[in-house]
Amino acid sequence: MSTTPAPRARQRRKETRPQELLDAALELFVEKGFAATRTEEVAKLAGVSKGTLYLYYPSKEELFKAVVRQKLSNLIAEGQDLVGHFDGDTSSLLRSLMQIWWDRFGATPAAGIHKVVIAEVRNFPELAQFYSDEVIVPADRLFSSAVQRGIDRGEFRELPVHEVAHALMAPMIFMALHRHSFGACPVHGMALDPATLLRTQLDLVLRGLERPNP
Amino acid sequence: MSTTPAPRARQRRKETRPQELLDAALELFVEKGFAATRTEEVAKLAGVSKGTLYLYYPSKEELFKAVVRQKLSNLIAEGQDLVGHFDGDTSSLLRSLMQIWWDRFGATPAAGIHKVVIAEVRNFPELAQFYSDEVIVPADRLFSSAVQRGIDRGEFRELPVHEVAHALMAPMIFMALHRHSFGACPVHGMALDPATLLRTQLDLVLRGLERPNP
DNA sequence: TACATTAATGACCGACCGGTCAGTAAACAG
DNA sequence: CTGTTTACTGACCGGTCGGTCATTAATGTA
Repeated sequence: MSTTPAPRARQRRKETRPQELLDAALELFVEKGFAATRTEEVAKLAGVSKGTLYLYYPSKEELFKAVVRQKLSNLIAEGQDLVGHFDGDTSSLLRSLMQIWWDRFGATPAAGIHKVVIAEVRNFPELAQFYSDEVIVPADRLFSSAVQRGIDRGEFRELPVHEVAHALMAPMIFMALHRHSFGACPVHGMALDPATLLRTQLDLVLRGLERPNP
Repeated sequence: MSTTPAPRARQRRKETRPQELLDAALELFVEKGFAATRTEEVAKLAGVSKGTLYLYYPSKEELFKAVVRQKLSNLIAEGQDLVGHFDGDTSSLLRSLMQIWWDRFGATPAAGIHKVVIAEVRNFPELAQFYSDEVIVPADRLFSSAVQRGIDRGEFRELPVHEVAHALMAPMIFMALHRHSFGACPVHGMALDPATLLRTQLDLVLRGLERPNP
């Protein structure tokens, strides 16, 4: 599976441990969820013992937060940059944004984090505020600002901005959620094709956004 | 909270137990998830002891399946009826379908079940096939058949049917998921208004579906 | 009232897991 | 080579939970 050069003996590698633990944690959290992931399993996947994990992260919950910060928060900031500097019509901006978002987030394990949070935030209330501040609010701001740009420039009809942003994103996120749940099970249900959905979704919504008469 | 007439002593009520257990189970599964819900808590909420629960349902997993069957499967059959007998243009059909779906499913605890399944199906593989057969496939068939009707009657453009159905439903389901996760936490994030989202969503997608020239 | 049937109970069992800490050994200094 | 530091280990603790079963009591029958 992994490309470990198979060093057998006990090793001291203080610098690389945190990243290895983060990668292992992401994989297992996405697969099993937060509560169902055992810390010992994360440690094992990272090639250390359970005690070592607690040397680098004070608790399971802080480990999870560290995963969110590293894998999600950075990404959103990049997107906000794109919106700020883009020049061209807003339909193109939204097409770029959606495509980038899918490639860098939807199609990666990072999207699985959202599944975990939705599922378990009620059992771990401290995570709610953290994730809202760190991910949900910034992401909503990102897509809403792009839609607002289209309205301000007279390209789009005047519609409720947040709701349009939601209508744009939700089908893609929802598909990502399913890929991380049913998608990983041997169930013969119709799996949607991401490329087709993205195209259809942009086709539908962008046409719906256009002003009536040119 | 509940309207229990407070009968104190131990009671024998064989007929009413199953429904009371199902209602209690729904509430707790949606709040806490499948794995995190303790069977003793379900029993307590239903006003019986843990042993009694196991008298009526052989395992936690079977209890969950019973909840799904009672709260979801029936609903979908009704919707399929509506599509079969509707007469009028397909835009109106989709508006009715979406409104009914929201009132009877999205706005009720039943929608929370989907959150639970998405989150935990990988840990309980047996549930995957069950839920796919019982809910996902029938629901997809329901909405896809409505979209197909619009295309067949020349009201809609020819677009990939499943993807359009997905684009229609996903924003509503996704909002429902959030209402059952963050919506229950005291987080000051922007909560979308269901009525506004439903209107915007129909406005956007139905316009996107229209044929180009009238 | 005496007895049989069965709905309901809750103490108990075995397995599991987050977090701890006394001990081990790898690196390094002198 | 000796002593010191510290990254690392894993047995252990306290607490949790799904499921069981011997016991209890409500109801039916005569």
